Amino acid sequence: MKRPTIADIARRAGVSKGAVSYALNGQPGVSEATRQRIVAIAQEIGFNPNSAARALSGASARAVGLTLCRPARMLGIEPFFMGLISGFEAELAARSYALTLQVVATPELEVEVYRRWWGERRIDGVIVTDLRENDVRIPVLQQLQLPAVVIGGPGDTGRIAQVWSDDAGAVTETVRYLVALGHRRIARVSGLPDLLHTQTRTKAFSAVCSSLGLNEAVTVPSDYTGEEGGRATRRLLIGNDRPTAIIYDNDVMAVAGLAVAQEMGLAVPGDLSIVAWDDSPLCSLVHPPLTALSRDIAEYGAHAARELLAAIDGKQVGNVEAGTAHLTPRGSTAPPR
Amino acid sequence: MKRPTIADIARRAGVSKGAVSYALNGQPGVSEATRQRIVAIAQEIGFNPNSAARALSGASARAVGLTLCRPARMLGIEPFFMGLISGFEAELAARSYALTLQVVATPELEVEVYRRWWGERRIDGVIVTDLRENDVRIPVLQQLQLPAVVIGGPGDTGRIAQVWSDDAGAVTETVRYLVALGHRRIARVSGLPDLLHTQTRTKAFSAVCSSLGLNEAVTVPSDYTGEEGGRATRRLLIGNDRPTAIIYDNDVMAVAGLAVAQEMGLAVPGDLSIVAWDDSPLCSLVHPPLTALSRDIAEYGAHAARELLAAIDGKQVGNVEAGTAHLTPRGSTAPPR
DNA sequence: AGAATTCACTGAACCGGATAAGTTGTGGAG
DNA sequence: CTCCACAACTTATCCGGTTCAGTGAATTCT
Repeated sequence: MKRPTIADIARRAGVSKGAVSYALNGQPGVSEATRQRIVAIAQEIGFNPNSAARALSGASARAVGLTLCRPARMLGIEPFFMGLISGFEAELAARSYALTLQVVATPELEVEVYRRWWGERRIDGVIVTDLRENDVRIPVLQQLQLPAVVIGGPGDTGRIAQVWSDDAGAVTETVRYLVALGHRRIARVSGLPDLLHTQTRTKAFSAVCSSLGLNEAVTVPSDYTGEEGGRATRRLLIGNDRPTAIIYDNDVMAVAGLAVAQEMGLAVPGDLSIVAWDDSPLCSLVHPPLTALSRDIAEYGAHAARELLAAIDGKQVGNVEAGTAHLTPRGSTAPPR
Repeated sequence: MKRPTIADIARRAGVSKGAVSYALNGQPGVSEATRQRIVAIAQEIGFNPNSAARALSGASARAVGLTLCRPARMLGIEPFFMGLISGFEAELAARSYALTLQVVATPELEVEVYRRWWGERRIDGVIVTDLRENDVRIPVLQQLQLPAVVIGGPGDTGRIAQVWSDDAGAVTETVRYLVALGHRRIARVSGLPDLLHTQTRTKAFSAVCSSLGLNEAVTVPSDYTGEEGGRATRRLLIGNDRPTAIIYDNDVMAVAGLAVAQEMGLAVPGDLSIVAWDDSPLCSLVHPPLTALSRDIAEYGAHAARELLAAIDGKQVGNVEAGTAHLTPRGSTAPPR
């Protein structure tokens, strides 16, 4: 089946290719009557502009890129990324931008993908997740002048737009809540320690704990997987001075931690309170349901997409806080016995 | 920053654009010495062919499309799709194809996306998931002659390639296993009843149950979410003749079912055995760990991607069975008390 | 009324590759 | 020694849009 082109429309309307292009793009240069006739013909024959031709002459590919840099087995379990993608899509589809996805193994490979996409003119901008300290991707994006928006800061990204949630505030709120319940030994099982938002949380956790006079506040680094989260929990719980409350950096680790506690004969929340970061349906399914730091991840993603589209349009964008988590108390937190 | 083009390479190498094109694409028409010189220059200046220009002259966009048609809140929790995507990526990246993703609300919108993509020449083929009975997408894909591979059959897809797993066999194996343990009242909480693979499982479930003389085998339709799965479980367990074993069509519903059973004071597996379809880390995290139908979802996706790439290359492809689930017994199944 | 401006459109160049058709130069067969 | 075949290129055209520089006619201004 042959795809209709503007030449076909031009022939049927009895005008030139140029006139069709002006008409379909809302440019001046054609009368309203002609425009409507052309648009009607385009509708009728089901015309869609060839994106390659468009990208070749104009500048825009009408597509944005997203690279995900986590091993496959970690991606699968984390509801976070799917939520983020849903949010992107809502915004991108509305402006008929496509989303191009690539799963890679290392940040260095991510850089290579950016370079290739840029060279191929395949995308108009990228969404950068999992910002790290001295992230290798930032200078490359600046050098290529590739529009971008960074999720997972705040960090030092120069002129590149950022969307971030106030993780420090959320940690502080959570610790205060646990202390108010009477907890004095609070631990935290963190996500990948390279990630900037992990470091932000860790610093905020240390700060609030020492300001409240809790000396035994430890953060155990982990990697978001259930296995590691369980192991970290076991390590925390075998000591004599075991914590009475643990904050986990995601829900999967929190669920694993709950399982470990129960396996060790500890009552939740009687012997151990548990708080999960990010509130997927998972948290409500287990017994007891987990107190969680909820945030609207899809809206977070949508926000990032909006910022990226603005950056692509050449608007100056800055540093936006969006989707800050708030505490949703459920059955997994209580005063310690 | 200006993107290098073959014209730049041609100038530096002192040859014509055509020669560069032949050299970089491994076509005959240039000497080996010249080819190496050209390739070296391309390397040096970091050349990537403009995908738009390539798509415009040749036929290939070097991209495939995937539409996901589930509400955002269902996408997030299901590890299945992320696993599938990881599998695609592994195969696509190796042949430097991009994956374009679109989340839509209904199959009708999916069709529109296909039409648009085709018209825009944005993609070379699509991966179709969640095959339905009399699926509206199939005739459109045939009409557009858009290379495609269908996941979730087997069904009637004409000349379009299919990759499917032997769900009927897996159901049969599971029921036989439960009967061997001594169960006589087995129920099933299914996924979306419109989907063809759900119907396949339901038919196979009825067939094996009646062949084994189990008359009370019911399937309760659900929608893959924890909430619905929990509700369906509650409905099954409040009767007098409550089942002693339930098979769930995904792991999220199985975990929710487990929670409901425990909330109702039933011991798992003593009073109720539970089997989950698809074995994400989730299944091992809960207490007791869930007996599951494991399959390598990423490999399933990789297989589909390979078939699609073959179809794009014009090879005749058919009907392939891949990634059949096998039973992984864990702590959630035992003889009934 | 005549000049200036605006409008509605046409024609052609251009984006960056792929590729068919034409042009050399070289070596071997007759 | 001539002719032919073939390798090794060059030239030109095409893909399907966008956009700029015209062009003729209608309208406005003085």
